[in-house]
Amino acid sequence: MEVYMPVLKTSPLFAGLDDADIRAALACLGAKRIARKKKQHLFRSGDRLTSLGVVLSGAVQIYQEDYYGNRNVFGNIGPGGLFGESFACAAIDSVPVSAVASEAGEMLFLDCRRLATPCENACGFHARLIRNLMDVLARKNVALTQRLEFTGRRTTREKALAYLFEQARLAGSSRFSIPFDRQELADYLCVERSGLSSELAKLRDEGVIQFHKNEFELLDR
Amino acid sequence: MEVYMPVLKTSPLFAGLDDADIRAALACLGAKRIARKKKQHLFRSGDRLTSLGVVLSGAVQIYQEDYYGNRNVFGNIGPGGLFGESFACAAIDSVPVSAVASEAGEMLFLDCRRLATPCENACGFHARLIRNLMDVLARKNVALTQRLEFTGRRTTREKALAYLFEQARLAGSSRFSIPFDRQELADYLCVERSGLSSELAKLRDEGVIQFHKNEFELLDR
DNA sequence: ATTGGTATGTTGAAAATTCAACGAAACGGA
DNA sequence: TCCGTTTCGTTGAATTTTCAACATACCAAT
Repeated sequence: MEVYMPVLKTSPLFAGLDDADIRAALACLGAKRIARKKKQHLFRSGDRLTSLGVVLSGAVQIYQEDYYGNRNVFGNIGPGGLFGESFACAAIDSVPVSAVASEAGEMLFLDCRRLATPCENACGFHARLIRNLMDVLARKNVALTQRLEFTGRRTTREKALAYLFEQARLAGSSRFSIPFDRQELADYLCVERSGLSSELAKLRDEGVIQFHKNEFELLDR
Repeated sequence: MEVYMPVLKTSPLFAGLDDADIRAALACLGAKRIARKKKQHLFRSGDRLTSLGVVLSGAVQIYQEDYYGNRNVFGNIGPGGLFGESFACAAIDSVPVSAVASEAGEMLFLDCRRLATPCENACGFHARLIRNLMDVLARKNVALTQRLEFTGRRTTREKALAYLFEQARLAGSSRFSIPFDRQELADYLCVERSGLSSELAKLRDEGVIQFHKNEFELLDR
C-alpha cells in the first residue's frame, strides 16, 4: 500500500491529511484494495454500493447502457480520483450506472457508512474527510450540470461547439486535447458518432476548428 | 423568522438539529431573509455565489437559457429545499444557471464559507450541517445522473417514457402527478414542447398511458 | 513490410426533431 | 358572463439525426 501513498496524497478525498492520518483513515474505513484488468468491471448497474472507490492506478470509466446498446458515459477517472461516491453517500439501493476499468490498474474501496459514524478510535480526521467529500460532491455536481448544458443543446453542432469552447476555457488555450476518443465523445454528448464526425469535419472545412485525433484547436475567425 | 421554524425543521440541511441549534446556526451562517414575487430572480447566470439558498415559502426554479431562448430546467424547489448549494460549496466564480421565484415567497441565504471554517462560538452542530449538506449534494448528484439518463435517450418517446416510468416508481403507483407543465417537462427532457405533446398523444392513442394535465397513469400492457 | 484490429471519416436513405403557425381548452379576473 | 392570457394539442414543411454500410487511416505485433 505504501507505494500508493503519493497518489493518495493527491486525492481530493485526503486533502489536508498527513501520511499518518491517511494510513489511519484507510484502516478506519475498512479499505479494500483490488486489481482489475482492462475492461473488467468494478460494479454493475443494479448493484448495491456502500463503498466509494478511489483509483490508485489505471483508469475507471462510469457509464450507462440502454436496451439498444447506446452508451452514456459519465466520466473517466484517473489516479487519485473518486467514483461511486454519490451513490454510496446517498445510500441508493441500486446504482444506475456501471464502472469498468478503462485501463488496467488497482482501486481502493472505502466504506462510506463508517464515514458517517464517528469511529470508536476517535479519528480526528473524520470531519475533514466528510468536508473533503462534500467538496468532491459539489464539484461533480457542477460537472454534471455542465454536461447537461452541452447535451441539452438541440443540434450536434451546438453540442460539440459548447463542449469544445468549454475545454478551451478550462485549458486556458485555444489548443487543447480532450480525454475522449470519438465514440466516447459522442456518448458523452449523447449523439451519433458518425454524425459527430461529419459535424466536426464541417466545422473544420468552415475554418472554425482544427483537429487531429483528440488534439483540437479553435481558430480565431 | 419563528413562523418558518416548522419549515426549517423539515429541511434536510437541518436534520438532527433542535430548535435552539437551528436558531444558532442561522445567526452563525449570517442568514439573510428575502422576499420575491413571482418571476423575480434570486440570482442570474454569471453571478458569483457564496451563499446557498433555502426556500421558506413559495418555490424556486433553477434554469439555463441559451442564445436562442431554449430553456434548460434544472429543478423546482419547494419549501425546505436547497438551491445553489453546489455552486456555493464548489466556490465557482460564475454560476452557470439562474434562479427565479416560480411562486412568490420568501427565501433564506446562508453563507457557505462560514460553514467551512469552524466558528468562534464553537458551534457543535457545524459538523452535522456539513454532514447534512453532503447528503443533499449526494442526492442531487443522483438526481442529475438520472436526468442525464432521460435526456441521453435518443428519441422524444423514449425520453418521455423513461421519465414517466421513473415517476411511477417514485410514486409507488401507476397513477401519479408530475411537478411540471408541458413546457417545463419539455425543457427538462431537452425536447420540443410540441413534439412532446404529440408523442404523449401517440402514447395515449396506443393505450400505453392516460393523462389529463399533469396527472398521468401508466396502463398495463 | 504485412497483417489484423481499431478508430475515424463519409455517404445516402429513413426516421425523428424542430420550427412556425394556428386552434381549442382552461383559467382567472373584471 | 365576458375577456384576455396562458397552456395544450395539432399539423406540415424544413432541418437534423440516426442508421447501416463501407472506405480510409492508424497502430501494434509478428
